[in-house]
Amino acid sequence: MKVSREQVQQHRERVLGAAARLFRERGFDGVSVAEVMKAAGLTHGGFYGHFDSKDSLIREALAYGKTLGWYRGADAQSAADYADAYLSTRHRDNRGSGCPIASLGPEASRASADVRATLTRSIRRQIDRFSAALRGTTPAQHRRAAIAAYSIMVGAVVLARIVDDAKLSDEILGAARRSIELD
Amino acid sequence: MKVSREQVQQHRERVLGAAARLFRERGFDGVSVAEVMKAAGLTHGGFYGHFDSKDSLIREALAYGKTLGWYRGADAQSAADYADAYLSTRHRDNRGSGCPIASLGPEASRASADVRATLTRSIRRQIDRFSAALRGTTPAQHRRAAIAAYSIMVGAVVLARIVDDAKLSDEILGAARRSIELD
DNA sequence: TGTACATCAGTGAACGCGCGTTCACTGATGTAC
DNA sequence: TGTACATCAGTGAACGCGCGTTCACTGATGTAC
Repeated sequence: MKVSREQVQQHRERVLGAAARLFRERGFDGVSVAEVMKAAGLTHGGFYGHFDSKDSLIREALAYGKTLGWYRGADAQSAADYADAYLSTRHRDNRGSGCPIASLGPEASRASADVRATLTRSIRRQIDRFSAALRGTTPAQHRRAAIAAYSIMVGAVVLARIVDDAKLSDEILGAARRSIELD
Repeated sequence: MKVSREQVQQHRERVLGAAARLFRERGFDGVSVAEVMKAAGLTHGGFYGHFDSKDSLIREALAYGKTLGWYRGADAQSAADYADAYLSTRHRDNRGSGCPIASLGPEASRASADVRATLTRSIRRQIDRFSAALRGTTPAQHRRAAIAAYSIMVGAVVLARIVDDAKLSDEILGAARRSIELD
């Protein structure tokens, strides 16, 4: 049946929120359109009233995801607080609300040009933010340290999530936290 | 038709080699059993004579992959040479023969316990090797630096592959190379 | 403000397709004599 | 060493299944009067 305009907008956002969470938890291929719709409390048939295709949902969900979970408000945090949150066990154990690069990076690099462009913009912004917060005597050094810090963060979370030994996984996060030259 | 015993062994290795390459290029879900068999010069029906299931192929291909490409002989290289090769544009541009953690990490962390165990063993070995080669006054510092170096390597390659701007991608690899405290 | 009706968001059955997997068959291999 | 036959690796058609996507239908919304 038809539904009010506010309902339509609310349904669309529920679909995006469910997609953002599920894709990060299980990967793009691990989640069906029907599952996303069910998680949003709707039936699968209505999907194409909101989106052109699954690929289009992927693109929008990646952009929308940044407004969710611990990720939200990250721009307001200091770089050091952000890095600590990123390298926390909480982030490692909650893919659904975490960094899409750490949970979907390699899949995203094989995805459409649009998806890559969205993520490239977000990577560039991250590097710029870190540049401003890091030690180093020249701007070039700041930038190099920012890239290194961001690489450590992404790599450590990827490794910590693969490892099946909790002690080693915690050790990886801890070592990465102490290795980032900021504070 | 039947085939000689040596042929059987050779076919099995061709299937593993094709799987190791294709999975890293396109992800586990991006490659069908039929495509792997075709790449090995066989037809899909024969697959189950060699392997129990696709999941079993994934497990064996990950272990087999380490004997392929620039990756082969990496144990013999110095840690510094290994890091340079890892952070090269050649590695970034050739997923098929590269590090499975960088091309399949997040997918692998969602995979079966067997797959995670295989990769955990290889991560542990990598950390130990780097520990022996890095600066630091105490063994604990060695180990911390090794984990940081490995995290930078994985993170930088993941980021460099997502980014759709060649200049930024090269910059990420270069900054990571210069940030690893070895040589 | 109340009524009549056009609109259209959501429903659920149905579509074609490619997937992982199975199986009857083929014919070269390798063994028994 | 040569012949007869059992074995079994590989072939390709077929299977059920879940996927992304389409569509006729429903009934509440929102507009025209």
